[in-house]
Amino acid sequence: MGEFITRGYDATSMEDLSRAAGITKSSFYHHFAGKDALLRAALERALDGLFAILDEPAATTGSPLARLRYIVRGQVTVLQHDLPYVTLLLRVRGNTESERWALERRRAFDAQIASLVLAAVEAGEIRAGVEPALAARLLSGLVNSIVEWYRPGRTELPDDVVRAVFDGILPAAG
Amino acid sequence: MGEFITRGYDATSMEDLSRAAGITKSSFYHHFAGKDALLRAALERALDGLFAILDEPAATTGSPLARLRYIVRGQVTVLQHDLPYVTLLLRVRGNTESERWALERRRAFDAQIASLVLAAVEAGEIRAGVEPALAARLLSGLVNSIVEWYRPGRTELPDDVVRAVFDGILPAAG
DNA sequence: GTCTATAAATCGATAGAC
DNA sequence: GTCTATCGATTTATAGAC
Repeated sequence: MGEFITRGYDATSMEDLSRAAGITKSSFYHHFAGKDALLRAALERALDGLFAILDEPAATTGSPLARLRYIVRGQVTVLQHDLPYVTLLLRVRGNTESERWALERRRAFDAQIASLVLAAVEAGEIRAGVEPALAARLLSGLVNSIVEWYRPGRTELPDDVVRAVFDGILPAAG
Repeated sequence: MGEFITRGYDATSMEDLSRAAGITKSSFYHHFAGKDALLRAALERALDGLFAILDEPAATTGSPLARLRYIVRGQVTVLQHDLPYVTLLLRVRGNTESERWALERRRAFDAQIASLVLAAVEAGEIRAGVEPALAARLLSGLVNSIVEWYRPGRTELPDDVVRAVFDGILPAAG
């Protein structure tokens, strides 16, 4: 799994994976159906974690802004907890059926965020400094980019990210 | 080139590239030294474009905040102009010597941004709502994430991004 | 459950005719 | 410059002994 992250899915061979597991390639095939099955399981785990946030009570009740803050915070938490799986999800290009399935579900998740951003703007809770659809994309991009550098132990990260998103990454002093 | 973007570098074969060019694989090798040479040239182009921003007068004179705003704006402009090259750069994992070279130069670029963020905070020009090093990472992540969805034609994007970064992606209303 | 051996396909790259 | 043909290595995956 960690092999997929460091080298990339396509550049990682079953030989690489089995060696990392300390067994031969044949033995490795005894435990896992194949390369795509491994990928599929990892993508499912990441997507299940993300969609679970949307079903929580705090994500379905209250003002659009409060729900949005809760979801962003939860998104960072899932990213922390399932880092390798979410990382893999965010790097999928759509080369196989499993990858295309994951891309579609990811798009559905992002669309829910985008519609919530729009609702918060229309409710007058946040300012529309930039187009709501653009704001939603930049928001998702900022959150997702965390997988590129996060290492376990930074417990205050979710709150910091929420602050950066809603108060400004680099707000003017004064 | 576009093949590397849609399928990923590792999942794209020389056969794929030559077919896209309308010639056989052998003929393709007559024009290009090999797969790594293609990657290397693309990465160089992306990095040259990014580092060129740092050498411009507006990026080396004036207050840290003004320089930072100029660089962020320029970064988005380079990303728009050299989209496939920058996209490739941001997806490199470090599997070959060329990739490791590119990763190192990218880190040097990000480090310059980070030190400028720190200078702006210490000069009292921006607030330190979050740790400056974290703010710099989120800033780079937000900007880089644009390659995931940008399509030509959105000329006002650099200004919008600067606004989102310095005024807040989703600032509170009022 | 682990191994050796190997199949069948594909990979990056080259030889050499035209 | 383009082609057919092919090399040698590597790929995913399987067969079958222990």
